Amino acid sequence: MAVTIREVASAAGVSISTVSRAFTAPDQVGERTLQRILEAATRLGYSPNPAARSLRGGRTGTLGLVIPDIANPFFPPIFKAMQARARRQGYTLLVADSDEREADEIETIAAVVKKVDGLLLWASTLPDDRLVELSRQVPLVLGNRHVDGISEVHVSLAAGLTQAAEHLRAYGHRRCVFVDGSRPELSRGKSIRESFAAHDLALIELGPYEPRFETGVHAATLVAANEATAVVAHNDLVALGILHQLSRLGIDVPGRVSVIGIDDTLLATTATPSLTTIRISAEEIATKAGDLLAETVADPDQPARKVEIGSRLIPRASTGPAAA
Amino acid sequence: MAVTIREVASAAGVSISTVSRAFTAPDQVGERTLQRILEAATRLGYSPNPAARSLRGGRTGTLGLVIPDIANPFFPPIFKAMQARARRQGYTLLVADSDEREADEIETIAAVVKKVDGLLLWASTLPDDRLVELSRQVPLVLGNRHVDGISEVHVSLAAGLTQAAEHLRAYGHRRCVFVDGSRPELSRGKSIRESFAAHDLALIELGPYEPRFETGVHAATLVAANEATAVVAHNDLVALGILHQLSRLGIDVPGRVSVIGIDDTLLATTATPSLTTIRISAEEIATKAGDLLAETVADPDQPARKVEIGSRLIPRASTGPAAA
DNA sequence: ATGAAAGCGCTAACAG
DNA sequence: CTGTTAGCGCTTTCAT
Repeated sequence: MAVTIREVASAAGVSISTVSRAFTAPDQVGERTLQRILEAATRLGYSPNPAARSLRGGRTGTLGLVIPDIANPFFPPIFKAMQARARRQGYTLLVADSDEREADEIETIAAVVKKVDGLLLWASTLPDDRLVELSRQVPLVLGNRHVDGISEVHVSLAAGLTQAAEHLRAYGHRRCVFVDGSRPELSRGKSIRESFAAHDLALIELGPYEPRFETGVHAATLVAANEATAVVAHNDLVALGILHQLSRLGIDVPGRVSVIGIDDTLLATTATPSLTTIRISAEEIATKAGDLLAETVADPDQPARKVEIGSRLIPRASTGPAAA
Repeated sequence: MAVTIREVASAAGVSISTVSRAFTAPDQVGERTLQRILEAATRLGYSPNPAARSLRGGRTGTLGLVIPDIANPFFPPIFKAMQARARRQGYTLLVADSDEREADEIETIAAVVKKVDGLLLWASTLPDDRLVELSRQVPLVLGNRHVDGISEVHVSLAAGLTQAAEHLRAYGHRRCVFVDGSRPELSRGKSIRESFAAHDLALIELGPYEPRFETGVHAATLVAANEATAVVAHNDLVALGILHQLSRLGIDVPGRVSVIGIDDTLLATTATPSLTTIRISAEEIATKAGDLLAETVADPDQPARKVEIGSRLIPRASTGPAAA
C-alpha cells in the first residue's frame, strides 16, 4: 500500500487530524506546523486516498460526462473544454461513451453514477421517467434534451441559422435544400424552417435520414435534381458527403451550389473547399454546463434551470454567389 | 445516502457478510438465500458503493487511459474500443487528455493515478526516469513509447508502408515525397525510408514539421516543385492539407499526384477524393493493450513485455497511375 | 453455509 | 491551533 496520513503525522510529529487539515483547510493550521507537514508529505510521497475521502465525505471529486459517440467530432472539443474546467474546479472528469444505444446508455450510466458527484448527460435516449428517477439519485444536468424538472443546457441554432439565411440571401440564393439527419425529437427542421421563411428563402426538406456521410452522398444528387443553389446539411459530416458527391458529379462548389454545415468540427476546416458552417462553441458549452452542474452538485434541491448555448455562422469557401 | 448492504441484509434476514458474498462470491451462498438477497437488493435498488469497496479491497475497478489529444481523430476509436473491452472485463475506463504538454500530462496523471488499478499512457512526453518511478506506483503500460523495464504496445507501420511502396511502385511511381510531422524521437521517417528503398523508390523527405493541416498545405507546393508523383503524409490530417492545396493549385489527385495518409481516421473516409491511407486498427490496440494492462494489473511484478500492433494499406481514390 | 468483528484511510465533530 | 474519537460501507478472516 501507499503511504498514509498516519505516517505523515508521525513523521511530522502531529496528529492525523492536523495532517488532514493541512490538506483540506490549510488556514486552520499553524504556519510552522503546516510547513513541517507539507515537507514530510512531499518527502514521503504522500497524497490522500480518494477512496477513503469519498467513503467518509460522500464526495468523489469526479464529475461524469456521458456522450453518445466520441467518434463524432463534435464531442472531443467538449471533452477537452469540460475536462479543463472540471480540473480548475478541483474535479476529475469521467467521460463515458454510450454508443448511441439505449441499452448501452443504461449500462454506461450504471457504471458511472456511483463514481461521480454529478452527471452531465448529452442527448440522452432514455425515456423521461428514467431520467427523472436518475435525477433523484445524482445531481443531473441534461444536454440537448428537455425533461420537466431537470436542469438543461440547450444549443440554439437560431442565431446561426438566421445568419446563414442572411448570408445566402445576400448572395442571391432563393431556393435551398435542408438535409435533415436528426432523430425526430430533436429535429433541426423547425428552427431552419422559421429562419429561412423569415428571409423569404424557399426551403425543400429532405429526410430525415441518419446523420452519416453517405446520407450526404445520397442527398447531393437530390439537390441537383431540385434545382436548388444552396444546401444546409444536418451537420458537417453530412455536408462533406454532399461535397464529395457534388465533386464526383462535376458540380462546382460554390460555383453552382453553396454548401453549409453545422457544428464547425475539424471536418469543416479540413474540407476542400473549406466548409461554411455554424459554430457551436465547445468552450461555451463547457463553461455553462460546467457551472450549471457545479451549482446542481452544490445544491441539488434548487429548481431546475435552462441555459442557452448560442451559435453563429463561420463563412468559409463553400458558399458564394448563386448561379445565374 | 443510498441504500447500504445493511438494509439489504435485514430485509433478507441475513447478515451483511452474506450479502457481501452474494455479490462477490455467489457460489459460496446457499441457493435459496442467494435468491432472497438478490430479490431484496433489486427491490431496494441496492448496488455496492465503489468507494467502500476500493478502500477495503485496494482495487478501484477502473482503468486509466491518458492520451495526448482526444481531438486528434486517431484517438476516439481507441477510446471506444478500450471502453468496450474494459467494461467486458468489469472495469470502468477513465480517460484523460493531457493536451500534449508535459506539465499538463503530469497534472493529468496525478489526477487519475490514485483512482485507477492500472494506467495506459499513450505517447507520453515524460522523461524516462519519471515513467520508471510511475511504474513503481501503479501498473503501467506505455503506448508508442519505449522505456526499459516497462511494458509497451508499439504500432509498427512497417507492413503498411511496405504495402504502400508496393502499391505506388505497381502504379509506376518512382519519385515520392514524405512529409514528416513527428517529434524526432518517434519519427516515422526511418521506417518509410527502409520500405521505399527496398522497393527502389526515390524518397524526398520534408520536415519535420508539426502534424497539422497547414503543414500539408505548405508541403503541397513543395511536392509540386520536387516533381514527385506521390506523397506520403505523416498522418491523414497532413494529407488533407496536401489535398486541399493541390486542389487550389489545380493539380489533379490522383491524376498528377497520388496522396497517401496514415491512421485511417474519419478524415480519410470523408475526404474528396477519399484518401488512400494506412490503417492502424483501434480494436487491435484495445485488445492487445487491454490484455497487457489487465495482466500487468493482475501480476505487477512480471517482466515487461512488448506487443506489436500491425498496420495495412487501405487503397482508396487518392492514389492512381503515375503521370507520364 | 452463515455470522461476528476488525479494520481499509480519511474527515468531522467535539474537546481542549 | 491541535488532538481524540467515531464511524463512512464494505470485504475478509475466523468461528461456528
